[in-house]
Amino acid sequence: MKTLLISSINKQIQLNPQEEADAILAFGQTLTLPKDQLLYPINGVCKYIYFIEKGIIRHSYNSESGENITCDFSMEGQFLTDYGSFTKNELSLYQFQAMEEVLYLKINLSDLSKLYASYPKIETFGRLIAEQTAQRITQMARSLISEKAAYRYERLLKERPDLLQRVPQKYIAAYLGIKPESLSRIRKTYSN
Amino acid sequence: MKTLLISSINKQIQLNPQEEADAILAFGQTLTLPKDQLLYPINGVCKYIYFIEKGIIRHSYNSESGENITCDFSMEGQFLTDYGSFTKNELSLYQFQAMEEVLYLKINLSDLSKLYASYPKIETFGRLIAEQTAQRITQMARSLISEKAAYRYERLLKERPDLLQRVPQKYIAAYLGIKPESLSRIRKTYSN
DNA sequence: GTCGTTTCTTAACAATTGTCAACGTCCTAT
DNA sequence: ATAGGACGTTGACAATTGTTAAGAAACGAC
Repeated sequence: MKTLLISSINKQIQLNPQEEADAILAFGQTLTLPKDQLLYPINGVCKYIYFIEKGIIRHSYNSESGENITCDFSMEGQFLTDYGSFTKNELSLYQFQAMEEVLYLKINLSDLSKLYASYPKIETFGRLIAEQTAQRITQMARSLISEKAAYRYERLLKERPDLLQRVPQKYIAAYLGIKPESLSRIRKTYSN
Repeated sequence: MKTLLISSINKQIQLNPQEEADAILAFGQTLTLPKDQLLYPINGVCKYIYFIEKGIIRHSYNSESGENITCDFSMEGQFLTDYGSFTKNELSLYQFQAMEEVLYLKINLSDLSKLYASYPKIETFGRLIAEQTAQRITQMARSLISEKAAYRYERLLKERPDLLQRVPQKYIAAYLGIKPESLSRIRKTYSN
């Protein structure tokens, strides 16, 4: 019942009923991704922009040394795509894995382009989402570049306490830029 | 002579002469920022999107411990803003400093909004810029989260060798997430 | 040019994080 | 219920980076 999508969009722009209806139709119907499954296969193209209605998605990539590194989490109310792969139809370097069963909507490039062309307001919305994404990741990079792991963990505890309940700690560790053993050490220190 | 701006825009969308003229007028005339000066004062609002025609701009912010941390560099042909401050008219947490004399153009939110409203193509362009920014910073965060400083330096040498010639090493070090002394060590190892 | 300042390098030592190995716990399939 | 596997914790040691201090080199103002 795409109320979350509609309200997310309406927070940023004023939809009128006609545009609203189109947006909903273009996103299609709600899909389900079982726990641990990927949104699309490894070495596939990210053909959609996704909107998460429920659940948590883990973003990861394979480092040159072969490790799978968790670099972000997205949850209900957020949009999600690999812009590089989506816009240029190239192979995606990222994987998106459900940490819990995920309910989501998706829209492909051709449908989205039509929406953008028909409804300038929706393109404005697309721009705002990209701008906010850029802003969010800038803050993340800022944290990684100058803060210690212990401080990043402390801040995660305050700002997204739910994440620690819903995601295995090994993924949290990678997200913080450290190994699971280091996170254990930090947690130990922090509890004394 | 805004040829760089025009060609940058035309790489992504097809401008027609009318739109082109408007884009140029809205960006106003070329301005100069002397070496070491800031684009806007500390604790000011980032009221413009900037386009760099020539020179290098250093992005930095003040960490909680009071250090000024270099987090990015922008150079000729690139757009530049603090999206958070620009779109919401809030105080900017970032500073933009000229590493060399910089020639640039700028456009404020009200003029840009009018452009977006009048020319959907230009809003498309704005969206593309934001998407590419998001992509670029995502890669930067990826590097910071899982690569060692020595490897990041090695890669910078290959991918942006000019940067090392044009920017003091202490800023390069911060950009790599390490202290100047550590960069010296890495350079020493690397030269043997 | 010289002087004074800033930047870069080097070295010793400290703090942080990584690596490896062992162990306990939890979860799940059977 | 039990066995196997994944996950989290701990400890010893290694590698990396930070901190401090000192000196060398580069740069600007005069």
